[in-house]
Amino acid sequence: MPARRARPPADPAEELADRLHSTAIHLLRRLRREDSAIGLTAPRLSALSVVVFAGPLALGELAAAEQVRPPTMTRLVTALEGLGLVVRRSDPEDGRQIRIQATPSGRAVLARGRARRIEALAGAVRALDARERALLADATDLLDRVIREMP
Amino acid sequence: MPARRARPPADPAEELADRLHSTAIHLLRRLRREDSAIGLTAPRLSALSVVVFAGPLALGELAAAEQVRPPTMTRLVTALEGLGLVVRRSDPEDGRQIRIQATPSGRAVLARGRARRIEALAGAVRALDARERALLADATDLLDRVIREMP
DNA sequence: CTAATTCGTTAGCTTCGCTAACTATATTGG
DNA sequence: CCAATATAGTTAGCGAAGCTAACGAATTAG
Repeated sequence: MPARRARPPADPAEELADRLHSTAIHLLRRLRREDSAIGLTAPRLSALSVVVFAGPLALGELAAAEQVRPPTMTRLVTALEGLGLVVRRSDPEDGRQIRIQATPSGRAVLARGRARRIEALAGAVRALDARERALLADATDLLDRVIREMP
Repeated sequence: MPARRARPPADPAEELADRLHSTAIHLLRRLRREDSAIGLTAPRLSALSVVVFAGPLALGELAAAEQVRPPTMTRLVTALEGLGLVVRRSDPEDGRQIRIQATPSGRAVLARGRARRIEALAGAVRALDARERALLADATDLLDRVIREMP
């Protein structure tokens, strides 16, 4: 939602929460427009990134890391597998679990330009000065912590 | 995705962009879980907020403000209208346009506790100290500007 | 050895986002 | 003044993400 705000809410915490919410929505909507370039949606890209950097892991672990329910992650992994970016392997120690692992192609997609979707934002970020980038980095750290500690 | 990052990407701008992206995804996913409490999804709440604070406006204007295509906004407005939070009125000056206006109920929903969805985040934000809140506020301002100026 | 738990999947639902195509109203040009 | 064009909103139809509920397979407990 736009910055115009006739009369701000009484509670500054609610005001800030509202703006964080809006900004997150608008950022993702803007980035969604880049999707067609690489063919990876936001949730898929995010999940692939975890698999690439956090090594092989079970579907449940991946779902927990991404804060999503298992059926949702099943569908994401199936899609990534269909794109050849990830493989399912059975866990030799526990027949119920699967090990999800990135393929060379999956690593390449992430490495090569960090995916178009992010490129658009990275370009905009590059135009900022060092102080502004530091501000965003600190805020992201803080917000990540806040999110994880939410009840 | 989690904070663990085996080897950070070469470009700091890409690294930051990637983290902003992830954080936005995780914030919205976490807030989505509060939806059932009030029955307002993120896009609906965001649109309602604009209508309440930016007065009556045309569908196209609302779509532009929310950075969404007109058909998407048509569906959002129809949903909000069905919930009695908003009304469509015909524009007396231009028969093609409609004026979208919040109902007292719509204002009340937004006013009363700022909607549950936001409440969860507001509670977490309330636990921060003033310096941390200022950091988030500044970062949000900056990021909003960055998003709007993206090509 | 049965019973209970855990893991992943399937099925089915809602919502959001888009493009393409349509209707209705306004505007403009010959 | 009327035909042609442009603009505003809607409808139809698609793909994707999220959820819960229910289920099969494998493991652990009693």
